[in-house]
Amino acid sequence: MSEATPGRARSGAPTLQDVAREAGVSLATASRVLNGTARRVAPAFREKVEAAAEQLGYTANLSAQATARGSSAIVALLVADIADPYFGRIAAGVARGADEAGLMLTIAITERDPQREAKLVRALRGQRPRSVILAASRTTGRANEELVTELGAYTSAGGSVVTIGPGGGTRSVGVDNVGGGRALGAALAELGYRRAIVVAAAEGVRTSDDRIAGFSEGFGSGGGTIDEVLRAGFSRDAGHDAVAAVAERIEAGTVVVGISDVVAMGVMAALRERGRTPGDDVAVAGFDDIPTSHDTVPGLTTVHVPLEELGYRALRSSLVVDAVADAPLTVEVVLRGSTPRLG
Amino acid sequence: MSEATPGRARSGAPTLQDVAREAGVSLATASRVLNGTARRVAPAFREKVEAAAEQLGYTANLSAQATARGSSAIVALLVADIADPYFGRIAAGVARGADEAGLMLTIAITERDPQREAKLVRALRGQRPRSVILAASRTTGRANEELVTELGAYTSAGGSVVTIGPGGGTRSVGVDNVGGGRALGAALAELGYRRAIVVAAAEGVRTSDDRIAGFSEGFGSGGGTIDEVLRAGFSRDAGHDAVAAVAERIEAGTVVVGISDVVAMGVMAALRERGRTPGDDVAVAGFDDIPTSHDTVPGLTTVHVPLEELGYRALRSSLVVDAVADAPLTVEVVLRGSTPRLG
DNA sequence: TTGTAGGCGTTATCAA
DNA sequence: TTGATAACGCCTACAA
Repeated sequence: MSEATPGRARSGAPTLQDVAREAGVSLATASRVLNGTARRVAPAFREKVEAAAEQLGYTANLSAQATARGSSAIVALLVADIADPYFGRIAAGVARGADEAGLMLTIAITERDPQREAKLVRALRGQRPRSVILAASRTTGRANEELVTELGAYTSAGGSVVTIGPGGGTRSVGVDNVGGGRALGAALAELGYRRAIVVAAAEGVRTSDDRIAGFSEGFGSGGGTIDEVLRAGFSRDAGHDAVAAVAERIEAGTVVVGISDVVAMGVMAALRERGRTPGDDVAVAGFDDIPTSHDTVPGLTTVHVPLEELGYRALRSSLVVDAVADAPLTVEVVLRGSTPRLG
Repeated sequence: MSEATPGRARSGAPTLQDVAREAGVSLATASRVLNGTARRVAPAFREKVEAAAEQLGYTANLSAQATARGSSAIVALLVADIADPYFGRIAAGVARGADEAGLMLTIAITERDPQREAKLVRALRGQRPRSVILAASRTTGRANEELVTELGAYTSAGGSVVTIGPGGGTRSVGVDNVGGGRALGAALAELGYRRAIVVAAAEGVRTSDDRIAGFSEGFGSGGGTIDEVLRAGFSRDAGHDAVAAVAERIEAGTVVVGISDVVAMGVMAALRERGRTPGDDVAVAGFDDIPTSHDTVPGLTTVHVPLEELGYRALRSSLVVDAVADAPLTVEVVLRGSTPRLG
């Protein structure tokens, strides 16, 4: 009556012990055939162990494995908003890379809150992930010292950090935002545009700043000038609200440039609500080339950014020891109906 | 010379031992103040421990914690494609719920491959997550027995599974696809439409089947008939390609219903390429109400599905023991420009 | 080739 | 209230 429960009514998943017992071998042998690197197990034993594992539905306890090995098979990804197609596609690339490398992916959402960002990195650290990938747009300046501290603690404990976009101090993979902005500016100037309104994120957000800087340069040397830089954010609603206020006084022949396609979508919606017709009496351009930009009517002129590839590269880069600084991914302008040739 | 390395040049993150030593207390005490539930530690000791932890940048090793406690603070999410806004929004809801509950979220991508699905559940099991949430559209029938086996092994080991959508055997949260389809059908019939072409997924995919069944019922009792059901899939390209082949012979006054908004976007693109104008000489409707449907021109008539809420509820439901079967979330028809009143 | 045993970082039981 | 100490599930010298 006081015997241990036989079989595995014991609750919880079967352990390596269970498998070993079932197969009639030692723990070590079972470990070797199931999870070990050593090939040195007699076929007969090997088979018995495999059969037992199969029959019990055994799966190695990764937590136990991690504590024993001293390293986990996890990578962590931090994104601002997983519902945003921008981050969704990056995440897809990261996930693909993780899968290829046989790693689990844990994900955390910052909701664009720098406070949360630091907190989440700390929480993530608890998993002792092989690497963490930061895809939440960080600010320069500011008191993101907490973040830096957490990151420092993590890296000095052997962790590897890769930032997507301009990485303040960490390894990073990024796209050539300045170059993309410049190319977009040049292309629009070439189409005949001379005046632009930019709907951007707050000053200090590198991605935004770089795109503006590039655009300003390219547009300027083509003879155009930026009338105004509206400070909004990266969301559809931010773009919408920023433009709603000024829609009426936008002159024909002006191009409104969203800092991202998502923003540009909001811009177009706001313009339409005010009776303007994008691609007709006002031009609109974006940045990123999310799928929607292709399907919308008129098509949105934008700068194609290989987001999935970006995520994939970040993951790969995070797994290698020597920081071979990849060249930033090149981007290219995609002209569509939202910016018809002028005149 | 043979002493243990002093301080913490030891590599790796600081351990609870390090903290305890630094604070001059026992391991047990340090554990109690940092991770334990027990309030019973003298303030003086408590402070010393907290200071030491802070100074060392200590974070509990979740793996070790999990093996010791016998349970992890992880939930796993399985989605078909994280770049798809449909799954992205669900994931956002799940992530929010996980965050609220203080759980880490690990995510895996099935790429719509049933084979992978089973394999991934098995891999996920290794984490011994508190619960796993399935958002990859499962097929009925078919040899998804492997999946069922894995799921069985997981649940019988104490795990909890929640399926989003029709859950074959598992607990599930879902939307009323039949009701939504019915309402959409009725609304279109009321607008004067009498003929419809449905672009759906393969037969056997419950979400698709339910939506079609509901639509057929609602549209039929309004006097309409379904001319044809095209078998495509859930992607934009599937919708595009399916319709591209038949675009020319679609008569005016016909409404093309995509099984999801993403599909409907592809449908509209294909129609345009063939010289048709959605919302003018052909009507289009979708299902889900993703943000794009609102911003596109003409707006896409669709059935609003609260995806984020769905993910959130799935997470919550997965954490509670007694299966209080929530009523399926109600959905509602949103009429937009893509289906103008006929005649 | 196989098994024994000690260790990984925590938790939790039980004395003190 | 505090501190040894035995688990937890697994890996890996080391010995057999």
